[in-house]
Amino acid sequence: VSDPHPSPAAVAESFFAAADLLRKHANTHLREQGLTLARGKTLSILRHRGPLRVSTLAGKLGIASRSVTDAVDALERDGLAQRRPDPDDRRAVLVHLTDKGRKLLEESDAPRREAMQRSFAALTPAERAELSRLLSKLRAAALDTPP
Amino acid sequence: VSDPHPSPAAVAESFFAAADLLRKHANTHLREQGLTLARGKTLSILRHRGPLRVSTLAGKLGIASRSVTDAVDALERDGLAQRRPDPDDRRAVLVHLTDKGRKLLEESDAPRREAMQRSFAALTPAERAELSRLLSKLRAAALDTPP
DNA sequence: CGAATATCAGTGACACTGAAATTA
DNA sequence: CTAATTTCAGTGGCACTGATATTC
Repeated sequence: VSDPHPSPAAVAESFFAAADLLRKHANTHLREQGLTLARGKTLSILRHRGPLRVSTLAGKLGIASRSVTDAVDALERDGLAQRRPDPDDRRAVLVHLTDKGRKLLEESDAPRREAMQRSFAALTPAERAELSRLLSKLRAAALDTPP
Repeated sequence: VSDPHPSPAAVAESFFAAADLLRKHANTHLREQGLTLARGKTLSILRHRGPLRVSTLAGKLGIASRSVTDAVDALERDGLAQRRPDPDDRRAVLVHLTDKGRKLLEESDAPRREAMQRSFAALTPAERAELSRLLSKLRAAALDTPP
């Protein structure tokens, strides 16, 4: 069975190991659709929040604005997103999801859910709920304790 | 409170979000010691397993041999590891941890544990045990279901 | 004027595949 | 000869800081 009193460091280690593994799985499945986790996340945010400024997008993604410039460059190169001037502020651009991007996102949704379903199917619904609860607790604590 | 029936996709999302955040925290603290997660993990494996071949190290790290070459290059450049010929197989090299590497690893251990302590302190010992159990279940399932 | 916005320039850490050299 | 081991060459994804032009 498991250690009844795992140290924080030990839990952290399991946590990162599991995250790496699941991420690798998710990435594999996404890659078949021509996506990556970061790209998928960006497109997904754009779908849910509509056209966004680079800086807003950076905030949602938790990365620097400069990095978003590169990311949007790549998405634009592949025709998945498009920059358009913000009509209300000539300093800003709004990043739009293109039809192609929207379509790709929809097509990748089912396989992505399937992949996650496979990985998380090992847990019972109750365990998933408990995991979810623990994760949000962790996340809140981490946000409360800036590095 | 939380959703009593989170979908696998939703749990996956929280999972990756939490992992990103914790990783960022851990990285910040490690960086103060001149380390990164990947470098720390490599050194840690070398400490526990002794001198290893590049291919063995690649297996433990879960990455391609070629990537280990680069990683060891960097560690060797910083004097934390050292390549030596394998006396039993002239094709192979053994990657050794240097005294400097060992020392750095020891010095970084306390702050790393502290950082994880801070993050995971939000969970009770029972919750940590439960999380640990769920993680190993997830990990086992993922290993059983190759992408 | 100072503040906000996005981009340019340069860099770093980390991973990959495929081909080559050496040795078992 | 075949297989194993490591390295070389080239590339890709993703992120960073600092400086700059434009606009609010």
